[in-house]
Amino acid sequence: MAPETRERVRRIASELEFRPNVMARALLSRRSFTIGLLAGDPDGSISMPVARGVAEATLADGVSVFYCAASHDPTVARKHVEAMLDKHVDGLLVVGEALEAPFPIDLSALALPVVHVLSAGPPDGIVFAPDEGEAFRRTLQDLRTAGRQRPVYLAGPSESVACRQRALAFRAAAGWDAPVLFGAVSELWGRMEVDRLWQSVEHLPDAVLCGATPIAQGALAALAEHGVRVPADVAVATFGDGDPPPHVTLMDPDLEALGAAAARALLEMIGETEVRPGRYLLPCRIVPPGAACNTASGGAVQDVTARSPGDRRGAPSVA
Amino acid sequence: MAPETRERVRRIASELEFRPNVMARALLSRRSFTIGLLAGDPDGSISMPVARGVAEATLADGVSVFYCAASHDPTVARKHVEAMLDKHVDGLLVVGEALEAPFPIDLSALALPVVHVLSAGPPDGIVFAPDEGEAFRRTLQDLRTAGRQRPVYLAGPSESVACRQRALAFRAAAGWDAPVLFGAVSELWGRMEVDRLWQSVEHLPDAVLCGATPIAQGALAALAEHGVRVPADVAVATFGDGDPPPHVTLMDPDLEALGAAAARALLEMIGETEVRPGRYLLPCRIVPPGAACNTASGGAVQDVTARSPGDRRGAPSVA
DNA sequence: CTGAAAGCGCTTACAG
DNA sequence: CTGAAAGCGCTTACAG
Repeated sequence: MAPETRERVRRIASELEFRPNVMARALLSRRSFTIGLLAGDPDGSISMPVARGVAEATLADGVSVFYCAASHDPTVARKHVEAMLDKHVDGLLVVGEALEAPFPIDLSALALPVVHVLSAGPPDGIVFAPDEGEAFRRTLQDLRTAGRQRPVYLAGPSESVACRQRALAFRAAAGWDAPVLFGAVSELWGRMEVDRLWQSVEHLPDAVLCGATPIAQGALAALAEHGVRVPADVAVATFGDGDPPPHVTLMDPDLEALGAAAARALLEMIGETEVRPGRYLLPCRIVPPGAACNTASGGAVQDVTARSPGDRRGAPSVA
Repeated sequence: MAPETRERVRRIASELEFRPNVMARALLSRRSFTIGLLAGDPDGSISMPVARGVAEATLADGVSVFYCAASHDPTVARKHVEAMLDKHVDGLLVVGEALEAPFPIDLSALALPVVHVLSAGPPDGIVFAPDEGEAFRRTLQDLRTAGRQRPVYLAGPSESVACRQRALAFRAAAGWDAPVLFGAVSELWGRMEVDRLWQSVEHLPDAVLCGATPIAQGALAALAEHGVRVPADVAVATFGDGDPPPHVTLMDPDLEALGAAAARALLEMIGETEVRPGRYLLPCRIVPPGAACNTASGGAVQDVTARSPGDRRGAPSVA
């Protein structure tokens, strides 16, 4: 075909806003160019950022995602899975709340590619999760370099598997006798607990690590009330996404990057590429206080690209 | 066909887990049995519950939803709209943050059914939103019946269109001189503000209304510190979903029911049924303190069924 | 290299 | 009432 003819066809096609019919193509290729995201977190605080990363990674390939909020309800989850199978999704992304928490329904019998995110998954499953242990180790190392020797960890509710896991990760990094306090995810609890610490303890902590941002906000308020300067006298660090409070180190599980990496693994599986089963633990972003963080997770997403399961060089640690 | 043959076919079909191929059907019917949900709230705190209601309403019809998080970014939103058009969605649900806030991109030129939720939409658009004014009127009426005459409203951040709108709705219901305080959505702000009120004001309020649950939690803490009993001395009410704090009246915009109603309207439009343009304001759920609220929004969804735009009897108020 | 035919899995309208 | 044919919009393999 003559190049100018080709160009003319292209031009007229775009003038008419011609869109090749995906259903027709799907019928032939036996692919729907669609994946399902089954969210097991009731509020979407995890699956929402994950879904953003997933969309970012799949949009260019023309793959769209069905987001299904299943919460903890197995019946709802099953209905959604049925609907997705009816729609012939090419693969499934299962998003939970904690690496150790199994998903409410068993998905191992499904005859399609499945990738788990922050969810236990079957023994031979493919699981993506943030490496919280590494985040604590790195943060505590930085703190030690800055002369901080006595960290305390405000974990949040002990009822939450995710919080307990995170507390374990802290202990593994800080030592098994490191103080961990359980309570709630709330500003008031963080404030109350730090207030109590500064009233009663003789050896005051020189670093306060928190399981979630509201706790850190409360801690900051209490420290201010006690005339403690942050970070000059006491360092504060917290797990969380979004903007950290001022003067606080953020350990960001970088859920968007996690979602993007998991989606890429799923696309590879859909494309018949073998993906080795295992737990892919991706590094968290550590944002020191005052660091310009308006680049969002852009940089980190790049990092993960270089570490996608398909690329064995510099792959993330597989537990 | 003999009934027993019919039965045998059915049985074998289900034994083989036969699923009629949606793409083939879509190719013929020129429908994809898919709708798009374009979410303009950055954190999903609105679009997430809305999406649950949407899924609930569409699942039975075999319609699935593409959830697209566009945040406030017009570029991302446009990309998602492109992807949805490529996927030939049958209709679009646009979810914003406030009735008066226009969506970042113009969608009025789209040649497919569009329904707006908590988003301004074009003049001849179809818009669904919770009736916050009515919720305030009803709550304040209940409070007056209980002898409360001096409400104060802790609005949250004045930068948020949604918070300003809500504050206007409060003033419209409580009187234009009713006290409104702006600050943040946080426990600490609620606590601080109530603390300040109880230290300085001579005519103390006898009812504290809040724009969001964390504010109410802070208010409760401050009232407790001042030895004020709730609700015996002072009534507390707040906007929010999920479980309200104890002794607090909840004004729940019932976003699931809103999503379900909007989805039904969209399905009607897709099914060629005329839906009258306008603003459909759905009543909020008012949950008095101590009311068993583990029925979630089940009841309210029923209510809305009876008020869907297709059913003109008892239709919601159209502004 | 170009162009017509066959077929993906359904549904719908039309003969028998 | 039953059964075969045509066609939805593409792609892919195959003649010309």
